[in-house]
Amino acid sequence: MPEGHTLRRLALDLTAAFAGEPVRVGSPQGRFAAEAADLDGEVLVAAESAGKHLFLAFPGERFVHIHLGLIGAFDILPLAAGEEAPAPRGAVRLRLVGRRAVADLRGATQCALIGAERRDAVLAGLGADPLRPDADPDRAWERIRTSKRSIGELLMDQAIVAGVGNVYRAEVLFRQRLDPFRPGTSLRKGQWQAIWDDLVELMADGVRVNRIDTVRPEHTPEAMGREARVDDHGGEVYVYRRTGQPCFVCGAAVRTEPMASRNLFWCPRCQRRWRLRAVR
DNA sequence: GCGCCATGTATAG
DNA sequence: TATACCTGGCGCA
Repeated sequence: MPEGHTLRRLALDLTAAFAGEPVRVGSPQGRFAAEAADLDGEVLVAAESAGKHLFLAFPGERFVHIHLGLIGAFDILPLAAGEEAPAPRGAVRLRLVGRRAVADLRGATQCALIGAERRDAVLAGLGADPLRPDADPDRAWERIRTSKRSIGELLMDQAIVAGVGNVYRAEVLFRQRLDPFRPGTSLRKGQWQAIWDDLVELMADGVRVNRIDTVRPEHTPEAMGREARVDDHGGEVYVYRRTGQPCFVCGAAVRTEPMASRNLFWCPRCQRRWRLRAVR
């Protein structure tokens, strides 16, 4: 269940494990069998990520375009020298086997063999990616400052900001003390810049530790003498999935409400309603 | 063992 | 707005 940091981590790990040498490409499940047969035995040039998209580059401007969706996973298993790859478990749509590792793709919403044109079209449709040094946050700002949609929705729009998902959305708005319901038109440039700078830092950190950690040093379990968070996500967060629990900063109960068909989480006190503050 | 939900998106209606 | 995708972790029996 990936946000942009997961895909960048995956691209780095896949490149390290397979790039530069021929790979066996297969589709044990069968749904990618014809394409896999075309690529089987070819050299994997590199794996790259953009937003939540992943591209496996093969010679001749051919790319495997992968999107994990909500439940997809691409697992990399190291192989000892001469070790056989294990039998596939479950519905493996795509399997890569190299000398040093085997990687299995399951549950992805997208797995297709495409050309450079299609790849460029996907890239062109993506907004500013905080993980890319060449990202253009000013272009995202133009979209945001002229939109009546809420900042909580805008951050999830991949055509505006690429790679941010439900966890980073909730956490960055908490860290910036911004009401998720504020329309884009109500934000000031400096507030957007602060969101962007924070995302750049948080997501780069997410790639390093392969986890979403957003809690500042002064609010860690050790610093506050509180229980560490224990769940399948692992990372320490302020509001994500903490409905009803006390905010680490002010003690108010964390709230949740659907926004853009996803559960939004926020602290009603730290992220005070912008309308109330704007009263003349 | 079963049902539910979830870091997401595309497509049908 | 609803549903397909079809995995994995959790709570509960």
